[in-house]
Amino acid sequence: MPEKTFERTLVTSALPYANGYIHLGHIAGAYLPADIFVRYKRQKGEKVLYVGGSDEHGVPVTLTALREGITPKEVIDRYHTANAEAFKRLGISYDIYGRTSWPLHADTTQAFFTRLNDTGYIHEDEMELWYSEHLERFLPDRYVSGTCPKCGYTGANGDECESCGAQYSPHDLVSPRANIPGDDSSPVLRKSKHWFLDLPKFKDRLKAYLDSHPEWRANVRGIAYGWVEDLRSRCITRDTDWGVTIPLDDPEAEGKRIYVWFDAPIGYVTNTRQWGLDVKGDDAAWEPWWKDEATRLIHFIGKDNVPFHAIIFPAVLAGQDGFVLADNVVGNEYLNIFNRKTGKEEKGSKSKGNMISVKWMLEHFAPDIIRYYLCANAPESRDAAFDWDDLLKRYNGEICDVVGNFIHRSLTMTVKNFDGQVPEAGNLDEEDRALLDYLPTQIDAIGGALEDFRFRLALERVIDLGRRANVYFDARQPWVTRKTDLARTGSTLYACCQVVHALCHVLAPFTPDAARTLSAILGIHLPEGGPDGGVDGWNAGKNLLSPGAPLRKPTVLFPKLDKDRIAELAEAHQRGEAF
RNA sequence: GGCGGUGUAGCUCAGUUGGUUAGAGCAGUGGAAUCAUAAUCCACGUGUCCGCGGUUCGAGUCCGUGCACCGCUACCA
Repeated sequence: MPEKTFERTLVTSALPYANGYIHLGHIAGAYLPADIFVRYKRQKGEKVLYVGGSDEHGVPVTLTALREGITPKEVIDRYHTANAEAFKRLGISYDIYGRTSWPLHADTTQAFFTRLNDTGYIHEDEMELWYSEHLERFLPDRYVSGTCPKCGYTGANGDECESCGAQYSPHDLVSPRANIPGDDSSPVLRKSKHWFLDLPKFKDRLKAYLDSHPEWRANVRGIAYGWVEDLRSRCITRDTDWGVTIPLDDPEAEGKRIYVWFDAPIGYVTNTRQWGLDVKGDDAAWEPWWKDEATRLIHFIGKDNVPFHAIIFPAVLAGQDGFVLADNVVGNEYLNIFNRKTGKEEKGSKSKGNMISVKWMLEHFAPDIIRYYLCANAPESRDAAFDWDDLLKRYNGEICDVVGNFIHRSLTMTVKNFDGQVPEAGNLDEEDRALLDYLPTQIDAIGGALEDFRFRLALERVIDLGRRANVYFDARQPWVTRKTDLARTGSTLYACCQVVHALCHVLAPFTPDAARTLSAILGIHLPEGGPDGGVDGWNAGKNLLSPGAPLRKPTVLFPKLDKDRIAELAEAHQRGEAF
């Protein structure tokens, strides 16, 4: 199969649900990897657009509003604003961060729905659902609890028992109770008409689609293949008043809305449309990003999201007119939390109080620190755990001591001994050349890992570059030759400056603040890139600084973390103050 | 129960299409160095590659099977 060539890359990160604050698990899974990838692509000068936004519909938002005595709109405004701010401060560099509550989104969603309906991919059916006569509203299964018909567990959900794992029809649940704010009445089953997406009709196309992507991660492929073998029609409407209205003339459609999971991924399209209007002033600017075969669409998600991005949304897109399907769905595992008291990893949960919000983290750490640790410890192929000691050890021991210190010792010595300029290369011997030859090789190795979505490995290779450079520095002993052979010292530091220059480029996707500071010290320009592309500022890292180029006095790029301070924060975290 | 992922050194991980004595970092021990953010460098590894069985001249890698952990199981978003 010939390698497909693409002209532009459209990257999405899962839309976080605007019913809570984003936490570190979200970042490590769906946002930071996407941002690193996007920054890398931009730096290469490729055309890349990064789209995200808040997912703002669905019943849980209405229940939060009910609980707090405010409107759903107030709920989503609060979380949308806070999350957009957290992303921005962390340097998650969206080209647009949209909202599914935008009127434009109703238009996109309805167009998708109508097209599927007109082409026979949507059918009606009647369902029996729990209904609270007390609140005069339908209740999703998760908001009805009762006694499990199999094991007698009293905290069972409407259709599933958490205790024994049994699944059953709502009819079988014993003593059902509503489980939402202000209502613990006994719900009754009531019939309601709904609309279903006919997934089985897409089976062959989905199968062929999955077959054409053997390069996807094992976890994503495994989950997707599990689904495609057993596709069922899926209900895409709900009994609620909070969501996109159903574009049908049926009176039964009133009081119902399109299911949040149907409209959320469509938000990627809406937000691309809005980006075109805002940035290009062109209501057709979005189309190439979704309809040109030469567009490479990539979704970054957590593993819980795989069925929606590898099966359901591709089906929805396949049912449209000429939309591209994702070329890759990058699904991460989960970031757990290491509990220092018990010595065990546990799932982050609000009730345990062990979550760490991005907002709290940013109050205590520079974005580069958070980005470094979450990438170095990303849950790419298995669950990982956030651990304070590990954060301290890895950030201090790797990026500070190995990379940061190499940069600092090189630049300090150069500035002091060579009048603030890159020294003359002089007579380079085999050892110098070996180091200089290694640079483009390693830059390619880092870029290759990024192209393969292996962000941990890519970052490790950055650190390896620092390690290799420290070995060189120690072997050449410029602090000794300085007193005996200034030309030799110049050659050594010339080579070291080239390493620093390469590091500046390869650090940029991971730790953009440090890279920016370093580029100013080196007097170089790291191109921003963007949707229109630009010059290749990634491979420019392979170029060499010219002798005589001025250098500014270096500053510490990665200040070390204080052990006692980390211990204090870990304590605060343990007390549940980190969310 | 069904399905999927993961399992390599004390810890975190890398191991391309099967190919010599299975690697790196961290931690530990000893040493060197003093340019640098007390940062660096060198030396030191008897690992049931989770177990069992199979294919093969050859298996960490492929196949089967069992175990452990994690997740999903369609109305959680």
